Amino acid sequence: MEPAVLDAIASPRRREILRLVWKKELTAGAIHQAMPDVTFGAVSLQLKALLRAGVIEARAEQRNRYYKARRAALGPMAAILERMWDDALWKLKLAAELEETRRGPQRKKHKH
Amino acid sequence: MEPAVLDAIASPRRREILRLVWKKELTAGAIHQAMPDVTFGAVSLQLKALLRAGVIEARAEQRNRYYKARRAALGPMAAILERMWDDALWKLKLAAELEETRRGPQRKKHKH
DNA sequence: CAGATAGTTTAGTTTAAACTAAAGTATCGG
DNA sequence: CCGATACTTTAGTTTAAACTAAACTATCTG
Repeated sequence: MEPAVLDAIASPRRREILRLVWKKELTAGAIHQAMPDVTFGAVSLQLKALLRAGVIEARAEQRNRYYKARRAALGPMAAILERMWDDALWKLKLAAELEETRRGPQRKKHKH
Repeated sequence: MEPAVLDAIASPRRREILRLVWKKELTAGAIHQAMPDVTFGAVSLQLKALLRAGVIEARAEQRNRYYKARRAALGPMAAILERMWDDALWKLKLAAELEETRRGPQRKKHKH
């Protein structure tokens, strides 16, 4: 496992993308449709970041670009992520986390 | 493993602190001495973040505060971190990463 | 109790990550 | 070759993380 993997999975957004392409490959457009709160450009940049880290790979076919996880590159981290996603408790927490991000991440911490 | 663990280990600085208190407990001061490029306050804030995430614990003794890793809270992540730190290649990469942070993290990415 | 030591907290600043809008590239269908 | 589709890239903005300086709390020492 490369050091860059930890950086790649540090962001909830990138973890969500990774989850989407975990077992089936998806086009950039399909990934974007699954996260309608951000622009296509933003998704594309995160895909680029994931590619740089080596945790996903891309395949061009006609006008589309298909992305899928490179589970081998994640090494033992793959099992941790899978357990996270399968765990019901995790599912709830992830949902809350994403909901919060959508509505206003600025109220997340800090009371000052 | 709690979701907060991934956030906690996302930062190289926090990973370094975690490594320092991995097998022996250290005072806040000793941890700060090991990272002379930042202020004591900055270290204290990161310790607080690690505490909130539950990955370290603190013990007060006289004027000192002793910190140590809560390896159990890290679950399978503990093994990954240990392998990282034992791996010679990782050691080199970590050194480069820290060196870069010390000298000027602003030149890390982006070419524009 | 005064001063020193050990650490935390606060308020404000700097840096970096994530994002948007818009321009750019490539491929296809007519 | 034109317009549509699918996506990437760029330039600039917003948001959040990390940091600093300084004030603060607590404990010990004479």
